[in-house]
Amino acid sequence: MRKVTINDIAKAAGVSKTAVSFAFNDPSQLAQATASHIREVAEQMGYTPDPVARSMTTKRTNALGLLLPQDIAKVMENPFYTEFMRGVGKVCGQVGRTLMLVPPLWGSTLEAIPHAAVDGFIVLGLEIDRGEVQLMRQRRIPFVIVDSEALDDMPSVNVDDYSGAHAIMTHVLSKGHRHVAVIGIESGKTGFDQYTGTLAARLAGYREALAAHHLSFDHRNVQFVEAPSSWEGGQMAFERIWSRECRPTAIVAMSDILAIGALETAKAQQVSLPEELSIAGFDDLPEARHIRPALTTVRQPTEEKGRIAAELLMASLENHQAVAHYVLPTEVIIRKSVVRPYQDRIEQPKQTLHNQKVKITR
Amino acid sequence: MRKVTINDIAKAAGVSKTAVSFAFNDPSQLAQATASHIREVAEQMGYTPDPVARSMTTKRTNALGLLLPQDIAKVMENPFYTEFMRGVGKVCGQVGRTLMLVPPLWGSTLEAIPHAAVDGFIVLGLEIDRGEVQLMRQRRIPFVIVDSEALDDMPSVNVDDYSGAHAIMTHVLSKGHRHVAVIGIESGKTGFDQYTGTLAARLAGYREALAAHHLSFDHRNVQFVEAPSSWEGGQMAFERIWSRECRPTAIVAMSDILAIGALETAKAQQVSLPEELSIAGFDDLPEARHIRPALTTVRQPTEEKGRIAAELLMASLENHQAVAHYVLPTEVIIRKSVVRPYQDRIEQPKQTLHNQKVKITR
DNA sequence: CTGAAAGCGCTTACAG
DNA sequence: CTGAAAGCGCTTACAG
Repeated sequence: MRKVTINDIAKAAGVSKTAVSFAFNDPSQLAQATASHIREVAEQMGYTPDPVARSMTTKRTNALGLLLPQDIAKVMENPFYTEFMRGVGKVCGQVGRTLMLVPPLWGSTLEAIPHAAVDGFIVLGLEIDRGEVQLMRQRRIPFVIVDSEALDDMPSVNVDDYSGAHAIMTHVLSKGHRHVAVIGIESGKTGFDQYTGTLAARLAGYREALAAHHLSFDHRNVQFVEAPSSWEGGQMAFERIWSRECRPTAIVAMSDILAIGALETAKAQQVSLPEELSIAGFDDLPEARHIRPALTTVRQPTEEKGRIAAELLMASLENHQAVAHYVLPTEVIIRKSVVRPYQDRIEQPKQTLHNQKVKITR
Repeated sequence: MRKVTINDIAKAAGVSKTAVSFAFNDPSQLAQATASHIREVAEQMGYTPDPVARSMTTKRTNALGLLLPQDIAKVMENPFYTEFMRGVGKVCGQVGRTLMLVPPLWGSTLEAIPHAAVDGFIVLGLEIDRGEVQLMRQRRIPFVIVDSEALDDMPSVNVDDYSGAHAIMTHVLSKGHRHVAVIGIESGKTGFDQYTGTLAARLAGYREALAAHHLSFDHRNVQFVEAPSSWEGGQMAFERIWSRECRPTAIVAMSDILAIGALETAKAQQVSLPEELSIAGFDDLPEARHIRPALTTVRQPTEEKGRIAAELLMASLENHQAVAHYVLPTEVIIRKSVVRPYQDRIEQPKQTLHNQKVKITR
């Protein structure tokens, strides 16, 4: 019992394949009676056009691809991605498209791209200097770049990482911290001096803010450790930081998930937070509000980022012009995890706070 | 400048299409020199086999479909789904498949199925008595049913919902509660007496536990309200419950996300938890531990469920026999959100606790 | 309003 | 080891 095809229906209904095709795709081309007769026969025989055969001729799959920097399992652990996907999903629903999650295939993003049958890609958080972009161009598959440095001729959405990073580091320093550790997101590259895109922008923000207080990553009071952007990464990073002789009074993490991993590990080790150690993040995940102490961090409009990325992709699917670049704003969110360092408190109990232009929430 | 196809490469390399195809899919069929020559030419011209054309002949898309009961945006909001997807994603990574998220198309799951080019579906939380199953069978597309009543001849994975529900309700009642509200998950059906599958099993568990204390859904002390399984659903349900004249001392929600919505709304309205109102959930989402008071709930192995579902689907893709049915265990997790009712406490301060066989965690 | 035919870009027996 | 040819199941000018 083989699958029923358009030929079977054509025969059974006593019409041509063309007519059957029209009955499904453009009934107005047919007499009412013909169309409904065909649909009846199809219904009865359980026929429905084969999606891949259809894609073959129409050159469209009806699927949007989300090109991921990591395995699906890892991605789904990270609230940043799920929030991003909410935005993408919203658009998918509106335009009636399906979302294909495309992780590296056998460890290679480059492999994954040509194997995925999608109309276009949202490229998320990839270091795009390698062959991916070239490959997608050659294959003529539309894409939009998110959280990476895009060339002028490709649509992109980014966030004002520099300002966000600058502002949060400034906030930390203004509290009086002079021993700080930065947890960087591990990139594929050799070291943090090789950062590009988002990571480079955040790092530059931190660096400038430090410089304003005569500090730098070369300074012995400033520590930099790298870790994969995950809860476990935060844990590892904290442990590395805390095992050093000279412990910092504040940790600034490049992502909330890192900050949260570090914070919870610190708590589990009886470090009293935030008195003994201040921690700041980046992203403002939903959990940042719920954790105790509530996390002081930088908000970026993650869901909106997803929404805009999907809209940009749809736009480039529909007409092949008009390349837009979005840079979305960030905002420091002050909660409870960053306070004046303990030492400082005792010595200078009356020192007035610097006046920061930041929004205060609970 | 059209897309480069296998023909272009064949010509450029001076070989047949067959040879080009082999160079990519089975180089052992070719002389080494031929194969590498072809690959070089392909590389140079930026050729890579078209995935949909390939699917056309191989009858395989390399994508697993996840058939969703709601929009992607809604699904990604619900930690239950993301946890499930972690399990699925793990398997996808191992077998080198892609994951296609397939929400209802224009509101219809039935529409969505034939439009998705996937090798098979994981059908999640659908009321499967409608045409979906029939449709997938006709189209000969493999599937596995999760969280629904499956027929004997289709692979399925479920959880022991009945026991979990029975145990948590028994726990609540054993604390002395006699005024309880149940928040049900809104199904498409008319009322909760129409529940099937997971929902029916949970309801039956609650019902039996109530019966053991001479209570039932007809009893005026037992209230049942339905809401969509989301934070907002929990909020709505709480408001409805709390606006009644006779307020319950405990709420038992059919999912954690409902419980959390209700709990946070109650807190926002200055209801003092858990003294004034006990709340229990179902699922044991990660956030259940973090919320205050920490949520007493039923744990189900959600990620494992996803993993098993994906493995079952892979199995049925690889050989078309062997239908397995999994029923995974549940477990009551006692935290802080269910306590003896206030009233009761004052009147009978010394009453001993019932001895429950349950695991206690923080 | 309807149908015969070409074509989408591959893979895969089959023959040599 | 290599190639000519059929076929996968549709859609879409084109002709009538």
